[in-house]
Formats: sequence, C-alpha cells, structure tokens
Amino acid sequence: MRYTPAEIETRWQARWDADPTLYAAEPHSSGKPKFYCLEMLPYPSGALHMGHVRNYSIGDALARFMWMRGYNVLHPMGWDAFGLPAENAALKNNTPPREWTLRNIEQMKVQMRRIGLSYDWAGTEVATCLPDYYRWNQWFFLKMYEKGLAYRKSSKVNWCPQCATVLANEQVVGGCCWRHEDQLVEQRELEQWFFRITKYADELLDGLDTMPGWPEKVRTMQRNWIGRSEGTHVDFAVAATADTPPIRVFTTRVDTIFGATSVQLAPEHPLVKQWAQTDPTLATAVEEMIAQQKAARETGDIGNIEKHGVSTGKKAINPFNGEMVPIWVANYILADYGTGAIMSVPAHDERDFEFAQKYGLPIVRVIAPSLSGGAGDDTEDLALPYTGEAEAVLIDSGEWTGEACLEAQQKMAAFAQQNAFGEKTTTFRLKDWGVSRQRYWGTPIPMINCPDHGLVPVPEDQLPVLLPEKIEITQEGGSPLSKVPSFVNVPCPVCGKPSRRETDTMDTFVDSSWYFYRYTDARNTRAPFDSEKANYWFPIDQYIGGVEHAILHLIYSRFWTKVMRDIGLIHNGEPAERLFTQGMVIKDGAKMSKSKGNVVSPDLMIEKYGADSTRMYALFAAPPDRDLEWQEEGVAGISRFLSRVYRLTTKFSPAIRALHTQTHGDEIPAAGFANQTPKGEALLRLLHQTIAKITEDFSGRWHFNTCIAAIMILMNEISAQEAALENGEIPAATMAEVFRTLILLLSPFAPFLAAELWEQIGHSGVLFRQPWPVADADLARESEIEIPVQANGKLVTVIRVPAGADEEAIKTAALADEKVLSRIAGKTIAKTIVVKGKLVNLVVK
RNA sequence: GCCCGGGUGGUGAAAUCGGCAGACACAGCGGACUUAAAAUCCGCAGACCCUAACAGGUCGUGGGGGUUCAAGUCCCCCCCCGGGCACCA
Repeated sequence: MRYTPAEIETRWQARWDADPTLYAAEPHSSGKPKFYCLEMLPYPSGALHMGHVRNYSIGDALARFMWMRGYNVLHPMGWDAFGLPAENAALKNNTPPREWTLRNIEQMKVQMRRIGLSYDWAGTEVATCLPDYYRWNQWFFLKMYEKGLAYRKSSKVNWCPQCATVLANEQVVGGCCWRHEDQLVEQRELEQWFFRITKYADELLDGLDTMPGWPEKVRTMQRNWIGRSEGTHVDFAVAATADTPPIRVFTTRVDTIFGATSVQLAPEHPLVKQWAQTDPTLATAVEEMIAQQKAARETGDIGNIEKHGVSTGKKAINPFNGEMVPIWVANYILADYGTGAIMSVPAHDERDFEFAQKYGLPIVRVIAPSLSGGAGDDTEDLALPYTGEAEAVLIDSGEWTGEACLEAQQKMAAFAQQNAFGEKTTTFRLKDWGVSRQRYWGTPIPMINCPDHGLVPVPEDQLPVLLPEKIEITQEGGSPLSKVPSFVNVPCPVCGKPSRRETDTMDTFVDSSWYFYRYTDARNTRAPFDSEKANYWFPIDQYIGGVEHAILHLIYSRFWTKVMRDIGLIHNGEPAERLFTQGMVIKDGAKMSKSKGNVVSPDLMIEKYGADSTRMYALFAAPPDRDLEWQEEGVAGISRFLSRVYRLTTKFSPAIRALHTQTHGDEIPAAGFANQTPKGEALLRLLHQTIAKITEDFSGRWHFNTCIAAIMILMNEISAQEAALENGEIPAATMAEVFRTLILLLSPFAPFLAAELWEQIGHSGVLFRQPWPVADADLARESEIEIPVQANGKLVTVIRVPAGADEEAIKTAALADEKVLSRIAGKTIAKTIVVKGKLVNLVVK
C-alpha cells in the first residue's frame, strides 16, 4: 500500500468541511478551562505564502494539542481586508476592490482548508471590509470622539507618494513607507484625524513590566517607541526684549544647569522664524539647516550629520544664576521633541561638547565623580565630557554645590516650580496616532462638516456610513470619496442644512486593533460584541504572529483594549497573556520575495508532498522562534517518514482491529509490564519516554522540531521491531497500544494522515477530541543506565549499572572495568568524582 | 553608539539544571533488491594522525583568557552575522 497524501487529504478535507461545527468552541458552561488560541489574521492578497504556513502550522498544532488536553478552545480566523492593494488591483485590472478582495478571500480559504487548519469558520470568520464589521469601527470612532480621544488638527504628517496617502509615525520605517521600502516619506502639512494614544502612554509603558508572557524583544521595542523621559522644563528669559516670551527648554539634567554656556534652538523653532524675518543672514542659514535636516531624515542619516549652528546675536538669562548666555540655532536640535530648545552644557553632554569645541563656546565643569582619592578610582571620570550621574556631585553650583546629582535634580526642579520659571515634566517620543487616509478602500470616518455647526458626528442609529460601491478610482487629487457627490452631500444631522461628509477613510490598523474581540461574537448585529462573551475568552491565551508588528498592530491593539475597558466593554487591560513571534522563512539565505525570485509556493509543496508533509516540515526544520531555511529535500524527507508510518500501520492494522473484535469493541487494556516480553517491555518503555518528551516540549518551550524527532525515533524502533511484531515476540495488545499512541502523538502535526490511520486501526470519533496520552513514569523508567567513565575529564569508556545504583556501587563498577584499569595502570587516583546517574570522573596522576 | 537575538559537521539542527558534543533529519558514500533504473530496505559517516587491518591517538562548538574534577553551557575581553533604536536633550 502506497501513501497517497493527495487522495487521503482530499477525502478527509471533504469530511471535515461537511461539518461546519467541527472546530466550534463549546458553551461557556462546558466546565472546561478555556483556551483562546490566536494567529494574526492575514491580508487577503490572494495567495498564502510560506510565512503564513509556518505561522498557522504552529497555531494549529497548539490548538489541537489543547483540545486533546481537555480545554475549550477558541480557534478563529478572519481577513484584514481593507487596504491599498485592492485599489491598485482595481486600477490595474479594472476590478472593483470589493470583488477582488472577496475573491481572494475565497481562494485563500481554500488553501487554508487544504492545509487542514482547525478554524471555526462558521462561528468566527470576519472580513473587515464588510459593513457588518466596519460599522463598529465607526461606532468606536464616535465613542472616541465623545471621550475626546478622537480629534482633528492640522499638523505636519508623513506622506507616501506611492500610497498617495498619509502614514502614521509607526508606519514609517527608517524614513521609508512600511509598504514601499524604497519610498522616502515626505512631510506635508495637512488637517487630519488623530487618536489620543498619548493619553495612555504611561499605562502602555508600565503595562509592559507586567507582561512576562511577551518576548523581551517586543517589550523593549515598545519601550523605545514610547520613549518616556523624565526631566524639567526651565524658562530662559530673552535678554533686552520685553515682548518676547521666555525660551522654554527641556532637560533631563537640570542639575547641570550651572554649566550651561548657551541655549540652542531647533531651526524650526517659532522664535527662530520670527527673528529670521528681520535678519536675512540668519534666515539663509536656518533655511539651509532645515533643508539639511529634512534630507538627513529622509535618508535615515539624522544622527550622523555634522553639527553646525549659527548665533542669533541674542542672549538668554539662566534663571538659576542670572548669567547671560548666547542663543544659537543648531542643526542637531529637533523641533518635534521636547520643546525644540535646549540648554547646552558642553562639560556634561557629548553632543554639546562636540558643538562647543567646534565653535569655541566655553566648557564649564559643574559635576564631579564622587572619588575616594584611593587607588580604586577611575580617573578617566575626570575627563570631559563627563555624563555620569549615579555617583556624582555638583560643584560650582551655588547653593546646590555638594549635592548628589539625582537629589539635586529633584530639588532644583522644585525650586524652579516655586519660582515660576519651570517644573518637573515628562516627555514622550510617542505621538498621537494619525488615522486619516486619503484612500477609498477603508472605513469611512463617520463625521459631517456643517457650515453652521462645524464637525458633527453621524448619529449612532445612522451607522454604518456605507462605502459607495460604484466608484472610479484614481491615484491623484485627494480622497477618492470626495469625488462621489452622492456620498459627500448630506444634510447636517443637527439642522438639516446641506453639509459635506468627511471623505477620508480610517487607517487599516484600526480594523486589526480589535478584531479578536469580534471573533468571540462575530455575528452580533447590535454591538461590536457581547461583553460577557469577551470577558469569558479574554485575554487571549496565546497570540502567534510575526515580529514585524511589534510596534504597529501590537501597540495599537493594546491601546484599543484600554479604551474599550474604559468605556466598560471589557474587564481586561491587555489583549494577550502570551505572545509568540515566529522566525522568518528564508530561502537561499534571504527572505523570500518576488524580486529575489526565491519564493516557494505552498500550493506546489502541497501538490508534490501533501499538506501533512509541508506543515510538518515547517515545524521540523527549526525551532519556531528562529528563522527557517526552506529546503525542499527536507520536505521530501518528511514525506518519506510519513510513508513509513503509513506502510507499517497499514500492515498491522488488521491484527489491531482483530484485537478490538476479541474485546468486543471495548478499549484495549493498556499494556503494562505484567506478562510482558523483553522486546515488548523495551518498546513500551520507549513509547512512554516519547509521550513524556513530547508533552513536555509542547507545554514548555514549543520545540516542535524535537517533538517530531522523538516521534521519528519511536517510529525507527517500531520499524526495527517489525519482525518481532509479526511473530508475536511483542504481544498484540502492546502493538495495539503503540500504534494507537503513535497516531495520537502525530495528530497535531499531521492531522490528515493521523485521521486516516485512526480509522484504519478500528477507532472512530474525532481525533483531536481524544484525550492526549499520559506518560507512565514507571513504564518509562530504564532498569539499567549507561554511565560514562572519564579520566581527567576525558572519556575512557561507558559502563552499564542498575538504574538505582548508588555512588559506591557505581564507583566499584567503574574501577572493575578493564579499560579503566588499563588506563589508570601505574598511576594514582588523586580524586574520584561520582555523580549518581550521570558519570564518573577519575583524577589520576 | 546603545539594546536584543545568533555563530556547533558538507547542510538544517540536538544537547532543557555544568556531566558521553553532533540526537533526529537532509545531502553524500557503500551494500541488498532489480536485466537496469527509480522506489524501498540495510549499513557508513566531525576533522586530522597512525595502521595492511584491528586497535589506538590528537584536535574540535567564532577567537583569546579565566573558574571547575568536568565548560557548547558560567565569568571577563574581542570578532562576525541578523534585527531593533539612535543627535530624544
């Protein structure tokens, strides 16, 4: 009998598809512990790639394992279905975005079913581009607006010419568009909608410390992104000008303020603009700096450009000591961080030091390390610039001289506040989330602009604001929706006067910020979801996806969860208990991409080797958190392995079925060591060792590659015992148990083959609802173990001793060994190390 | 520059708590079966030295030092690759 995956898999897929409730979660009252297993939803591009196959194979193996462990499992799937590719396809092939998207979804669903993924399609599937989903985006938008979390403002925004739309800061990667890696992002001044994510900045940051189930890498990336920095605002009055407001600087080192020898403004600081109007020399210099900053920002070189600056000729007054310092404009000061102005302390800041040296500004030391004067002192600390603060004190700093830096920071901030020229403050790198997109294929923003009433929200009972279907899509001239009069022109909800709809759509990251809540109640027409259902399933027990979303989707969805909690929809403050980020799939050492021509098609693999082999290879070739080099020979190898499983099980299945008949169809009694043959005992021992190994790896570290290796070892042994199984040297009941268990262990990885063989050996019922085998420690225990014997740490031989042997017995056995004796002949044993159950090491001279 | 990963045979990898380095595979080589090939099955396989062979020896987890009876694993320094952040005041 040949293993024919194409035939087996098609047959089982049809059987599984016939039961739409097969993978449905059970009622909350089931009494079982719940397990929400989630993989990131794909964009429906039309074809799965290997990264998807890997991601979903991991999730599927886990879901099946958890079902078998007795959990009530929610395993949903959906489509991140809005976005630009649909519009590009529309331009290219003249296909409406909706049609194109829905067709892609159908294609990809077929692929997912071919792979045998255990999703509850009927109960959970959502497509974010359909009104029954995106109406809730609009509903949330209105809630945000009510709460002051959605607001409109004009500001400088990132513009991708290829997308012909605005991007959020998170969507700019190294100065380029996240979708177009070679496309530099431009800055444009535009009126836009924003979500006030900065209101949650502290909570988003602090929450990271309470999330041990998330990779440290992702948490670090989010910490950097949020970029909280505690410091002090200090106002420097501008000398000899009554009507100029003071310059507010932000510093984290107010304790160094007595060393400030200049104030530095960003070229785009408002005051610079003002002064430039009457100072052409300054104006030219500043313009150059702005252009240079822009160019550097776009090439990602900001941070490396040579510092330069120009004096404004004005002076500022240090409020702590009344000293006058010059005001400069410098190209290393960023307008959009802090206040766009700093006090420059060359003695205690690397950048200020470099700048001061170039322009000959004074360098005044006001901090000194707390040296003991002894030999242990690091005299390098005496060199400038000196940026230490932990074990350092102030010098030459008026009444604060002698204070420790960290304490002085607190005291001096308080002093500034008492005297009304500053205060303690916190700044963030995180900016509010710009959500307006000048594109068609997205959620319409539910707002109306009335000439009399200004911005008016669309009343809740008028949702959804439907996206018009028949529309001509172009790449230019602003939002496509603005060219659809039937969409744009509406009466004002307040007064009925002719008004204009908002014609921008929402960022598609809005869709994915809360989709996993919708899964818990996907067909709800009255609310985004039922709170009781969400509270049962949340937080997600295991979320699995690519690390590329570490500061996009994963920060937005944390924000969204907190907003939903605050409006009373849910209890949890974080969406996912555990996050797993799988590695990339690589081919010939590089990420698969069309331009490199190294893409491997999952369809082709499945056609050649079957879905079981393809997904099992994706789990076998590397541990799931590491990058995986795709080698087709490896898939062929897995296919050969599955063929062996198939051939041997098929060969012995009549005998196993016969045993069922003898026992009147009851469970075959578990084969213990009673009335056991030596070969049966050995095989049974290996079986239970295998169960223990796989169960452990599944629960802890997810090294599916070693799980599969363990199954192979078991299979190799069964294969080696083929004759013994045939001639009765291994009892039939033992054989039955071995094959039965083998199939159960294989089922999370190769569900099609496992289902086929399960029936073949005479069982019925859905495999993933069978209890996971339990390892019997007594059966797994070896009676005899091997102990390596070393001399001076080098291996001499390996001896066999009874499993329970104590140190003395092991030592005696080791010293009785011939090889050991010849090795130590003529030498004396200085020391003997015996580690029970592990090894013997003889130190000889 | 800072913060994470990672570096082990020809290749993917394993060694989970300091205890036989290279499990399990891929590719390779040899054999069986076959008229032949494919498929399948059995076997060999870190490098080097020595040997007719058996046996034996030396080296070996990016490099250098250290701790230890014992280091891929722990400590210190350095190199390389991948990712993230970066004039963030």
